[in-house]
Amino acid sequence: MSYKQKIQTEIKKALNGITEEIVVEKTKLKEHGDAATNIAMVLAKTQKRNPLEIANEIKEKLKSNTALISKIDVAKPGFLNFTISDQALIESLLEVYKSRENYGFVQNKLKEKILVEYVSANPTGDLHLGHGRQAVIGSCLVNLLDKAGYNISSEFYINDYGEQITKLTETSWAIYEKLNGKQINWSEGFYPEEGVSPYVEKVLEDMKSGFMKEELGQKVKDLILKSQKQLLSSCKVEFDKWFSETDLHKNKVVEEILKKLKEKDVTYEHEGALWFKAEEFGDVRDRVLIRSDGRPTYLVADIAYHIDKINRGFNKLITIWGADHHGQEVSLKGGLKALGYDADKLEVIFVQLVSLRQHGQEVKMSKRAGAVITVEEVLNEVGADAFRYFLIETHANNRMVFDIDLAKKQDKDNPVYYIQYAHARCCSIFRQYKELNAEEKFDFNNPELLMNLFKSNEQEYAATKDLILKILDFPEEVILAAKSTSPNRIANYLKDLATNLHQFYTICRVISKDLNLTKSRLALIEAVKITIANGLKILGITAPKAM
RNA sequence: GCGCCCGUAGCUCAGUGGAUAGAGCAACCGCCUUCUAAGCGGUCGGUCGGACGUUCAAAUCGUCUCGGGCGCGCCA
Repeated sequence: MSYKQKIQTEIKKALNGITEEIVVEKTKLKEHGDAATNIAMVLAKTQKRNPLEIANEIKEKLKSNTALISKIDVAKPGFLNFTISDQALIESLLEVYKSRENYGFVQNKLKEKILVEYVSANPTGDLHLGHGRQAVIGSCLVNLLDKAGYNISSEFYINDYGEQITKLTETSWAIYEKLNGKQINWSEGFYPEEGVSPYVEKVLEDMKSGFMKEELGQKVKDLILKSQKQLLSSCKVEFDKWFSETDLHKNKVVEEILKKLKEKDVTYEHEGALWFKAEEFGDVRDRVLIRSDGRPTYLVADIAYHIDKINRGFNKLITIWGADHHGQEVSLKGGLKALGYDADKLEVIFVQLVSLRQHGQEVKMSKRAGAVITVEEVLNEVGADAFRYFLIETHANNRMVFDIDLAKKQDKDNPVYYIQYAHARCCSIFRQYKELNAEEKFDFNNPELLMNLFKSNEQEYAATKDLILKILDFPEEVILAAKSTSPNRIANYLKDLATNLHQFYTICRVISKDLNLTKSRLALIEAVKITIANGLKILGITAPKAM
């Protein structure tokens, strides 16, 4: 139990029988103590009393609990400000050593089974930076939800059926013919030549003569898919399952869904096509399910795929799409609703677009102009750690600018190193200590020893306490980030923690002649190290022992 | 026209209805004979796009408005 929860419990006890939620939060200013609650102001309304009066009553009831709270103040409109006792801080800190590599993570698995689907790029070319952002956000979210106790699975939906594959096949064949010296009039319906060409050339190396057009297309698709998989894997984006759209058609799942939609009477025929009455389910217009030439649209397959997910036992579906797909959400949810499924089980996260800045200039990404910045280019330039950090730092809802020059820098300007350096610093202190005290080993899990942390001057005391409080924020931060599906919060938390560590390091010398103080500070450093490492684990960024 | 997202320091971005809105970068000034200066401290920088409302309390919630991005295909 965190110190905040302990205070909460105590207040609840003091005010027995109240139904209002008691919020205890960290304070921003030192003058306000370590934690505060607004409960007196909340109660003032229902009880029609002066909040200061209520606050003072609560203060009287709690002030004897010195083991937890060393000081209580009542402030202005009706805040109760608490200063946490040193003893309580140490007790909380012990949790870090008990849990170690699981510190901050929820131990008891929740029942909820969540499936996160992300990237799901077409196997028709290179992944661009937008995919990269979705990939990083998705994989961090998967890690985060997993650590927050959910049963989590991840999937990449392969659009390997229908139009795109036909287009890819035609494009590949055209490239093949061009290589054989034939004159090609490049069709509007083709994919950009420079994106597909390298794959075609590679495939042709192993092809025996006399192959069919479709065979070439399949091979090119397989190669593109394989390279996407390798590329994603190289920046630690892994999936539990690669789900093929073709299987959905082969296994008659799409057919089945169509049949059910017809049975529910939410379809009609118009101009030779089969339409879904999407407008009845909140869409701006009705949508085509089967084109007049008999080919199904992506929408049917999408509905079928999401229903298949629910039928596989997931209680919650998270689907990550690029922001340019937001118009599809209502149609898809409409399809689920039409078939009697709870559309609220599906949460679509839209990742806004990424632009790139290079040499101080914004590079506009445009597929048409062929100015596509690929994941591979950027990844090769900046490395996996910086790639992930830069793409996770900004909330998905926000458009972002990827500053490639900054990400490339191997120096202090690059924020990813700031966090990693904090971890390396911790490791370095231990190396130093071991050199001086080869045989000396001790148990961190020792409250008496840890109390030495507070035997210091005022400035040191403040830095020590700030650092401890920041470490103790981590478990709550994980839960809040998970609940709001905001893995970027973890990046921001780690930046703050690193700051606290660097400040502490500057003010408090760890290794000194005072052995007890040294040991207690080493224990604190150990706790920082554990917390940073655990946070970086969620982000899929390495925690270097030395830099 | 309708819908979704965004608008916070010169730039990039944080900020679960709380108290005096933060960080990094850029600019300027300091700090290494002791654990990594990839660090720390300081200065400069803001009508949180605007208006009205709800509230003891609003960057945060609501309505309206201005600005930007995206979407509204028998494309995906």
